[in-house]
Amino acid sequence: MYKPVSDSFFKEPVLELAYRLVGQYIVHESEEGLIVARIVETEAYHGPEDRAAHSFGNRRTKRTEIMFGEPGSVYTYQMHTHTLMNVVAGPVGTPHAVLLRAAEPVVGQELMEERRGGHLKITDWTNGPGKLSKALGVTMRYYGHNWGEEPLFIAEGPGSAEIEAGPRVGIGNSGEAVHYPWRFYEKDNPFVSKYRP
DNA sequence: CGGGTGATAGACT
DNA sequence: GTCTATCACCCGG
Repeated sequence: MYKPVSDSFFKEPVLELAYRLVGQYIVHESEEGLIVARIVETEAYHGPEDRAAHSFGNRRTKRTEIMFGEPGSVYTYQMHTHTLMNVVAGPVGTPHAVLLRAAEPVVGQELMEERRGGHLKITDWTNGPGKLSKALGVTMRYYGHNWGEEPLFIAEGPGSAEIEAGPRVGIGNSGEAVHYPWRFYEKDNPFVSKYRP
């Protein structure tokens, strides 16, 4: 069955962690049933020097607090109707995080379709951060949870044949960081949210 | 009770 | 494929 990765998995530099997360499984043992999805797209957020991060300049509020905490913590935030999932990276005291942007359904597809309201193409279930959270049934109640513990955890997956890096999407055009290749995604995977050359 | 937080769905070309 | 109107929750005071 699916087993959580060890704590040491999260104790990598944020870019390394973002890269290694691609191809791993997100497992959610929800009340309605088991959900497993293979991550195909992530983005690294490099706390203090990254204008796109909520924690830019070490801005520390109750909301961003968790990013200063233990690697492997779950940072969720609410974006209007959508919840976005992040994995906190270390070390403690540095607000780095990895945003999970897209994944490929593996187990629990009927449940995902139901949660997404049906009538959508399968590639539209999880090919974006908000869609992914909704399909998996992840909400703010997982804020501060640990990605190494049930019922929501990262499990070792089959990996990816080929991972590419590119500039991130959906961030304001401010600062050098915009151009950094801090988005990691599986080459030619239809569940990647979009392809930007 | 006001401010902060970008992605989604669907229409259009 | 591209464009854009619309969307609600959490937090701090």
